[in-house]
Amino acid sequence: MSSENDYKMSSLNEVAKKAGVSIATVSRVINNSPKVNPETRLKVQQVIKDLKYHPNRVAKRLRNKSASGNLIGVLIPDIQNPFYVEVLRGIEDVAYENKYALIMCNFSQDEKKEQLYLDILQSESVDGLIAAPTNEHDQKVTNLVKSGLPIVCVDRGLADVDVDVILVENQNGAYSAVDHLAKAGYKRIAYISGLRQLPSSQEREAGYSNALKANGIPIDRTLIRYGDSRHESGVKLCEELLNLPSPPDAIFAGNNLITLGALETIHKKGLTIPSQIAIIGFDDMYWSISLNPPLTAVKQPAYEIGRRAAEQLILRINDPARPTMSMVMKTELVVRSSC
Amino acid sequence: MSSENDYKMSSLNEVAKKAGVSIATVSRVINNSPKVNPETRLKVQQVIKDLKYHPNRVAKRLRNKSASGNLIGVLIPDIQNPFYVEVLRGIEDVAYENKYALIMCNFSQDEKKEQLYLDILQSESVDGLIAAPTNEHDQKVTNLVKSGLPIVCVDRGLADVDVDVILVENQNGAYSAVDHLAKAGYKRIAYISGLRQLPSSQEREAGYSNALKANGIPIDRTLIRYGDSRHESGVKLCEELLNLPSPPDAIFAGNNLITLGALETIHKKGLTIPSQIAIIGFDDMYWSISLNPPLTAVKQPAYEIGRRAAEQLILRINDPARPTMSMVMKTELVVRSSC
DNA sequence: TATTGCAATAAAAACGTTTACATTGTAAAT
DNA sequence: ATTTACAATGTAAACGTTTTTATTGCAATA
Repeated sequence: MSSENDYKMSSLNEVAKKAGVSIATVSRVINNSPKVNPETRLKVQQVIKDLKYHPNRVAKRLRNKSASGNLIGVLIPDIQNPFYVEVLRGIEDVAYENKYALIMCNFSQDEKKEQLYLDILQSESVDGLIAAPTNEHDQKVTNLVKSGLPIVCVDRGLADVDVDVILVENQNGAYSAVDHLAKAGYKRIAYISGLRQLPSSQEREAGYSNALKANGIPIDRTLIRYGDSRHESGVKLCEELLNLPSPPDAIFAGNNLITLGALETIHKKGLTIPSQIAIIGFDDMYWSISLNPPLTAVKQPAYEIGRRAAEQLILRINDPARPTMSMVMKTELVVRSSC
Repeated sequence: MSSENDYKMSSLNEVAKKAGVSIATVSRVINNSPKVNPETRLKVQQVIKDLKYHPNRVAKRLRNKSASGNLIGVLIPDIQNPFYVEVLRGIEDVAYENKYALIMCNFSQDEKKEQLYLDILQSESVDGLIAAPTNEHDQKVTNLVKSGLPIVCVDRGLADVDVDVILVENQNGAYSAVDHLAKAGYKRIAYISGLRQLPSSQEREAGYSNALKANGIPIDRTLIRYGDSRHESGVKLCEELLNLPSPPDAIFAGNNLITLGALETIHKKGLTIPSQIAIIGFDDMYWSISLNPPLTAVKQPAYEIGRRAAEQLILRINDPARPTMSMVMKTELVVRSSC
């Protein structure tokens, strides 16, 4: 009976009534307004405790139109990708430290879903948004930036508008991987790309091409395959490559999931790594060491990217006029046994 | 100039003014109330399109106190665990199909964080909640259930209250794994458990013990280790086991992350699987086949669990009085090469 | 013709906040 | 003794909805 009521939300009004003051005063106490008698403050605080009062965030947001609603939106392309999970963890830690809640939307590379979620986020009056746009000209996110909503882009930037963005050195990262393969003596190095329209895919391809050139290896376009950044795509494209009349002797995989897909195909074919085929993945996972064989990979500081993005977003929410910033994080080649 | 305005949210009021009707009428049009003149309806709908009006979900929730706010909360213990990521995907798909948005909270097995997030979810007036409580007597979630908020528990139930719950056959799953090891001739089979207070950990231990008994293997309690369900814990406890005077010849790992941790340790020690030590994991991953060696594992239908949970939650939101239900999903032993 | 009934719409209250503005009471200054 | 100033508090409007209740006009009935 009493325990039932424990969780019935009490409002400012009830607190005010019980404390014998007006709701304005209670509000002032809650928001630490200086203009309130210390004695009154104490009394009100006691009642707040007694009633287990928690402010209603919905009412707060409605009133304050995205000021101090303490809610940020996150729009990620694929929650199955461990990279984004790590990014999410970084975001979440910072959000928690700053008492922000997260509303997470996973649009699975589906533009219709992306649009729906952006509408929802907007109509939820989020204070800000961390997003990985589908491409550089993503109109949906671009419009949102133009509307003045604080936004930080991760992993993928926006071309038509000034916006904070946290990126990684995709080109350098890819270069170091492919260069490593070339220096190890591999001649027919394939590249399995994610979605071709993504800036990151293009940059990685550039790094790949440059490394080949620098090592005097001619570029064979049959060895470049474009997929959709997902596991299945890695499985299929790797299969295509291995069935080629003259198959590659090494593979550079464009992301996490592609790498896992490619590995699956290689194992199904019974090939041994790296003697029959070498592989390097873009994006490391903490369990890469437990793969067969331990995977050589380009490591992105995913968790750190998430943290930085969230920190920057909070800065921007608090000061919308501050100059925009673009941050490029370094990658690192982690050499294990797959090449 | 004009593009700036494209995304300025327009309200019911503006639509009403432009259409020359009252806001009540506009609201009726939006909610498909039958009591509105077809002619008026058409006119209003046109204005809605022109103004790109989107209803404000915050106002809606404030007014309707968790009716049709179309927002559900998800409280998960560890987003790094691929199992929960899969569950989340299932939830998300169903939510999307039903036009619900998700507010996702990851409490990282931290009870303080759990409490904070529950408070937030409540004060966000979510329509319902999908949660994996920290233990059977989780007061925080229990209270919330008592308060009448629609809740579905996944992976872990609640003892003191009647609540919908989606579980897996932990005991049978564990039994099948350990029985498989025993039948293969292994004698010293260790169990690395997750958090001991979790019902799932206990059930899996029971399955482990029963399988040993059934195969005439005495239970050696030094071979049972309790950790915290995380990767590091798998690394450390596996190390302890391998350093034992008479180490195990097989390991049954209590979850995903523990398995990966254990694999890491085994590889670091340079032991070969399964000749020197066998391992079976609880919980399969789609890339388990790419591990070294391809992992034998007990597969939980994680995605399906998420789907069922979300479906059940929506049913309950729409009919809070319906009888509660408890659903137990089957597991499946996927035999590969690690034992 | 005066009443009734009904369809279509408008008006207004409510949800729980924040805040600009108005009202008190009291002490200092004239 | 009256004004002034200021601190403390209260009042009320606003945020954008939904919904209950009230109003209108018009056709059908007595």
